[in-house]
Amino acid sequence: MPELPEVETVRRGLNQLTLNQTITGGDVLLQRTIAYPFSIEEFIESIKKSTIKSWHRRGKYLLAELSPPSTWLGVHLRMTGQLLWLNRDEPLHKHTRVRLFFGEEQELRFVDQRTFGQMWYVPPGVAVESIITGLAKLAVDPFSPEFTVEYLANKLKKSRRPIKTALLDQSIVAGLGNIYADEALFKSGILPTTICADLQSPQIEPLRTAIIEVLSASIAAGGTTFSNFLNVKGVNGNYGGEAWVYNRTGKPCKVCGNVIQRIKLGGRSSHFCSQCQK
DNA sequence: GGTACTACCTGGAGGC
DNA sequence: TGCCTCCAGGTAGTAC
Repeated sequence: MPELPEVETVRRGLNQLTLNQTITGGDVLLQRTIAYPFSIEEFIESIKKSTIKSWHRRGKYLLAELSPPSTWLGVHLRMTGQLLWLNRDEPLHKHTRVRLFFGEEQELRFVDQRTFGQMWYVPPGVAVESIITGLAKLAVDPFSPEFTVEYLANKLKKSRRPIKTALLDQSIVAGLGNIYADEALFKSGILPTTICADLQSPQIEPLRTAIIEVLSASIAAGGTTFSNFLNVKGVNGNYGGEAWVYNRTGKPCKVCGNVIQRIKLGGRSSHFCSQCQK
């Protein structure tokens, strides 16, 4: 599942491969992948002749800054989306949803098994947040200076939700998903069921540090291999072997040997060690 | 406003 | 072997 490290890995790859490349055409194989504009013909016509100036990331959203100025291409990979930089003669995968052509030889291909991924074209003179509405609700990025202990404490102090549920809320921490929320809670020794308002002040700083550390480690390794994540060159990440608790139900804790447990919180699986996390 | 729940969707795993 | 059911999960929408 692409979370912040995977999206960041994709962004870096795209910045290496696609800058100053001009979109010469495209093909939309699944209409609902295009969230805006509502007509796929308008999407293709709008984006044609655009040049990619740079790729940015906000939470799990990828934003391509285009030329003509003030136009943007937004991409969210959701659960199974992949952006692949390929030769145009590469055989089409059955889950190919959108193709953006760059001349006669190259294309940026959006492959998405579960079809949750989306793309937006933001026309000139329109606020990006008004088209990609999810951006308006995004919290600060974990790597930004604003992600302080005080910020996190303020966000959590009044909530009666379990901390795991809160960490998945993109209006509290942008970019965190199920995998890294479990890992960060393990590293900070906090049970996922702990009610946010019941967290003690000394627990907030280790939690903030753990969030940054697990995300940084995964980015450094090129993203996780827990799922079918591939970078833009189609290469799998390297982080999978280092998971402390995620997807290790029934296996011994790497620290104390206690059995890793799995429960459901907010409809999502949570993995934890009841010995190491209190 | 805060929280919980559901739908969206496909393919793999497991049970029979 | 084939069919069926369950599960995975990010986000938006809805209900309370």
